[in-house]
Amino acid sequence: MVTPGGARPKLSRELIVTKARAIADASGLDALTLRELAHALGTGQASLYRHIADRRELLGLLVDDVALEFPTADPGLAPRERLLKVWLDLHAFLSAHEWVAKVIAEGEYISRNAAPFAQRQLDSLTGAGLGTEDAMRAYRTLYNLLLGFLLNKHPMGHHLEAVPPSTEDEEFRWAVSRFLDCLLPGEPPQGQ
Amino acid sequence: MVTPGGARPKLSRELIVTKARAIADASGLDALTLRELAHALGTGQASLYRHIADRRELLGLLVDDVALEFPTADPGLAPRERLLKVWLDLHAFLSAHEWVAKVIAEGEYISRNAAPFAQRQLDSLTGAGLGTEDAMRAYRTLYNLLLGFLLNKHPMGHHLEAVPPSTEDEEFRWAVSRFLDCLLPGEPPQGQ
DNA sequence: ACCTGAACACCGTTCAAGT
DNA sequence: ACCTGAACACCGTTCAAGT
Repeated sequence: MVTPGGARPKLSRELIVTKARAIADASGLDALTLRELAHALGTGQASLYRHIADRRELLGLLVDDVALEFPTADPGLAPRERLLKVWLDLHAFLSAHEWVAKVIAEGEYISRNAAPFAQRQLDSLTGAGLGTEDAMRAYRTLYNLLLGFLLNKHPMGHHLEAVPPSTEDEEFRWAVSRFLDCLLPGEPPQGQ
Repeated sequence: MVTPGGARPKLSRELIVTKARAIADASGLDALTLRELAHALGTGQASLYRHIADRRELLGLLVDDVALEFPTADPGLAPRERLLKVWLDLHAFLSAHEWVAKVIAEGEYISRNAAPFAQRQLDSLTGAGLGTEDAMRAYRTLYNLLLGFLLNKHPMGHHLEAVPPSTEDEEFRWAVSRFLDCLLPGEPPQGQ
């Protein structure tokens, strides 16, 4: 419950992260300045530094917060469909928060909260018949493929495109499908 | 020939781009400020604006300049090997200029000079048996895959890696190889 | 002891004054 | 007419002064 006119809730890391996410989602990464953030929280810029080390750390906290909402796979699906769905879900989710990919690209963050997601995908991949090393490589490939699609809004040479306009979403689905087709042993695609 | 003590060569777009690339290559994108650039050119900041519209345009010019050096394929190779080699070459080239991927990721640039490269890759892909639409999708996939590998230095969940340390180079080779294997019709990999 | 307004050292960009 | 030092409006970060 927000106290309307009286005392503000005490400033905290959580409060900062929540407000910062709201600003980034609404207005983009560039609009997320420490001045704007402090103002939106009704405090001074210097006060933020009692809870975060610097902007870099704040961005890391934001990514970590978003990572909590990464999709989980439907265990009822077959391996290939389960993998496909989860990566399409993640693509859709991160497309709705485009600042996340930018933060990952510009910094060197290690998101603790993304580890369970990674582990689940590795399990899916080994469960589909891959060795541990191939599973790791496949995971990194899928992740880097996703990052590339999220960041590259104007693929170079785009002005060559005479082809029917397919959405980024369709293109990502095509790419992941093709990759899974060749990656997973046995189990041919059999039209769908 | 640089005139040592006397008159400087007249400022030009070319001179600005050359010096800017040198700074970015040597010290990274953050070090490429208009102040530093002007200083390195022995002129004032305001003078730069007589040749470029703003920093954004400068970065676009830089990418365009780099694109002139994108690799060309060896026509003597078979389609699959030709494609593999050219994308590994491009990966190696852009790894040596890491600021390029960052510029592409943060801006929305359309590099005119990258168009011939794109066209050659499309030709290789159709030459390998793909339809025009699939060739376009394959090109975008390869390009986005490359961008993801260049930008993502710490793939999320990296602290899971118990697997033998493979270099980014090897991982990219693995990813492209696998993708080409499933993409190109006929012509099985047949061990190598 | 805890908080924070005001300052500091940057940045990209503009403008008015110099030649 | 062309060039550019100095200023402007920002930014992240720090510090000294307030409670």
